[in-house]
Amino acid sequence: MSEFSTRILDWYDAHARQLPWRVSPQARRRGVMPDPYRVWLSEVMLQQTTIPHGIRYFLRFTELWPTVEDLARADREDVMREWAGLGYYARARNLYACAQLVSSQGGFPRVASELKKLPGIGPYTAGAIASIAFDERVAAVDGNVERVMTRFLAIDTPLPKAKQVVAEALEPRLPDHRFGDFTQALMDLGATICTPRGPACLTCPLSDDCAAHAAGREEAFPVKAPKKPKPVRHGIVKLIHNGKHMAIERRPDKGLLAGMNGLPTSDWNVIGEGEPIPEPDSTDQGKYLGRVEHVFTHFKLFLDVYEEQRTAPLDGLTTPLSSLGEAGLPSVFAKAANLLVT
DNA sequence: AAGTCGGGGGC
DNA sequence: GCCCCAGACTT
Repeated sequence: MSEFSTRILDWYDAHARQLPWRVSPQARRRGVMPDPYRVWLSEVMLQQTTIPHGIRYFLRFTELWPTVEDLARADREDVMREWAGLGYYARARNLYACAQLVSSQGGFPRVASELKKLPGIGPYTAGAIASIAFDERVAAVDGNVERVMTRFLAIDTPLPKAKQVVAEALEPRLPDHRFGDFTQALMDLGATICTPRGPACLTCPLSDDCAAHAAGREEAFPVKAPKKPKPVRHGIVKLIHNGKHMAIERRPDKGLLAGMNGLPTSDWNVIGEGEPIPEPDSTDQGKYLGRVEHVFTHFKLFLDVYEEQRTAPLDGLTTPLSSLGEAGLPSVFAKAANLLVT
């Protein structure tokens, strides 16, 4: 057993975070194992998502669908609607597809190499599920682990290439048992001690041998490739309603916000550098309600919102104005719809 | 290797 | 404003 893993596991025994899908290190010693379904669901929900945000969705999903069989039997529309607001909607599509596969195969594969073949399960999530739920001897390298290890070893390879370097550095440092605890311990350490800014090296179990700490350069790691500026786009969206219902539409199965409900919208045109954003006016599009700003992963959007009140019945998909919050609208459209209420 | 794909919270 | 967050998938 390496000194490295012993220190981390000892620290974890005293400082493990308590989370709804977890089994404490004490309970694990008594032979209690976590539910693979809950581990999988939490891992997928937390991909690029903070715990305070994801945890609400986890509790809601497990309340609606306590088992993977329940989720597999659910209506796809219900799953997508419940995912609305969590982002990265391909995760929800893959989640549903994965539930169907797992349910038909009688359960989750128990090894990372097989888990990784399932939709929405990549290298990290496969390692996390395999180690946490089945105690396989595998590492799970997420953003926390990247930060801890690049600091500990002063790895100056820029991300994302450093991910492989970290994985290779971690392998010989794995413990000889408690693989699930080890995975969770590294993540807890990264989340609570070895934080992106202002790491708490004073209370870190690794600080004695940490290369970055020795050099006083903790925040210099991990090294990241420079990021590109986000282009700006502009479009308009219409709130078409009759006082009781509002027109919505199903977005295409590919591309941005795929498969989600949306509002009728124009194309979102790129605004060139230094180019002015078109002025809104209430003449032709309806009554101008205001402008909504929303930042996506790779562009920033300004959306002018217009209200068009109709007396004739609405055709196509609609949703009651009284319960817009339950319409399953992604955040950008929820922001726009809110201009009608407020 | 680079692009695509959401959203919220911290500072 | 910029950064980050239990990343995966496509090209």
